[in-house]
Amino acid sequence: MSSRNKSTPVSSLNSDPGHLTRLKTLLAKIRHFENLPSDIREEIAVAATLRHFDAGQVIYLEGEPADAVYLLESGWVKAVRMSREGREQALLFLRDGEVFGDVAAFTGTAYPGTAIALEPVDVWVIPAKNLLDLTAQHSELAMAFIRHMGERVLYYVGLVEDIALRSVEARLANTLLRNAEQHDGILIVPRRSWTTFDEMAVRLGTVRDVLSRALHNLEREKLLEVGRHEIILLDPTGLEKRGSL
Amino acid sequence: MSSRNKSTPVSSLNSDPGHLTRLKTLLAKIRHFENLPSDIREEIAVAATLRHFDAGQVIYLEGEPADAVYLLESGWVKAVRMSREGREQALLFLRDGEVFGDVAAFTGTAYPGTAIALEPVDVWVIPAKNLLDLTAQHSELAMAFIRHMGERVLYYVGLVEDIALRSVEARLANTLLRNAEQHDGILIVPRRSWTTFDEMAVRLGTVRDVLSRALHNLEREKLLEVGRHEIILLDPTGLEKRGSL
DNA sequence: TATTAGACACGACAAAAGTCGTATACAAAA
DNA sequence: TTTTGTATACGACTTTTGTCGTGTCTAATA
Repeated sequence: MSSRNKSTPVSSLNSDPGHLTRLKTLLAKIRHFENLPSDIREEIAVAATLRHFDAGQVIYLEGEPADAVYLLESGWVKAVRMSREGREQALLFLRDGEVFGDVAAFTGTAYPGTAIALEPVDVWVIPAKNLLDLTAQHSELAMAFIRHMGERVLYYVGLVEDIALRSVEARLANTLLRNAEQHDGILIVPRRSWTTFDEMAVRLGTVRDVLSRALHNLEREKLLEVGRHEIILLDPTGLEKRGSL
Repeated sequence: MSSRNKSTPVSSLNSDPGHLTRLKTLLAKIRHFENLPSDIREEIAVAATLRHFDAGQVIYLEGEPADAVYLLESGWVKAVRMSREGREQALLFLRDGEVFGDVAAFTGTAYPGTAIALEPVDVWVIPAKNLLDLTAQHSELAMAFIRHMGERVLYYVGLVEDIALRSVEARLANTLLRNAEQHDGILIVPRRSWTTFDEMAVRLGTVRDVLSRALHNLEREKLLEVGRHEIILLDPTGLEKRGSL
């Protein structure tokens, strides 16, 4: 599935006025970067290039030198780590308005995981060199990245706790609750085309069979209902209880 | 064991000249902070207070608002996360020259884990407010923290991979190799007074019994030898093989 | 020297997670 | 409509991890 064909450079004409305003608009929607002064946003914008990736394409590979930082404009991306035996562990699921690739760029190392587009995706690519310079110059930008990376650390601490201390069932219950949306008063987790059991298993750090069992256990106990296009959370309170086991 | 008695404020006379040079010397030894200009180091130093903790004392608790950042001058500290059932997962083991508590201070949240002194410890305490101000003012300091937090993220990614994808035996082999020291041409992992099987188990995210089994398996296969005061790695190459299983 | 608390060994067992083979259902493509 | 590939179901089984009870050793202390 995951191929590494060349992505389509949609817009590399950095001076194009539409390009600039489009990226500045995106920056205004990104957590920690919303309040950057206009001139800094502009400097970022001129360094950035828009690229498109299709579903399944690799944006960057684990181990590659991190020479770019990515701003996700639309679509979902996952970052995964693979073991030698081929098992996958999801590190992050990213949606529009999220930044990735920054950590390795700032530490000057290789990307710690592989980034794969889960669906057609538009990303802005900023060369690491440019971003490092800008960050060293503008303390607002530096503080934004400090906060951003701080949140990443907190997220990973949570992930460690989840994997180390909780059962698959508990992790599943938590993940479902976190991704639920209100629809007509009931909680629903929408299933996108790429939300297969395999992907969900990777997300929880397990394999399909185990995930399937856990899901059907919860279904048997009337805590939820698995549909083809969504998972209906029948008993959020009950699920929350399971989440801490 | 872990009590929360008041720590001894050893030196709070910030203008004491010995105080200043002592902390500036420490800063010069801390990764990412070695090359800070003298005036910045001085500004940090005047805000800092030296404190002492005895073995087992809690430096801060998970969930407490993060209003200070710590620089570890001597001794070992661990940061752990506890589940409701009382199981512990180690997040970090920290030694002299390491910084901790910074992430939560910068994100303005609560500490994600509990910090406990494993032996008598001297730490410099910097109020979060002061450090935040200094970081916003001095881009060198900001970049230092960006790099520091970046390394933390990379560390946690590794920890996630370890816990999710590797067996206890593999994690054990890796941890031993990472903590080994050369003595007379042989690799030895020294056992400090607090390096009990229980602590080692927490470090690997498991329980004593399981750790004990793994250790004796490796011993039976002549890969290592468990002594009272050290673990001798007889076959580093063999251990490395185990480390990826 | 006698006592005691903590660290560790060991075997039996239980539970969770992972593996495998095979069967079925469905959707997209031919 | 038929074909084909992918997603999922399901039961049997293995391995790994976690739990429990009991017993031994040792170092510190009385």
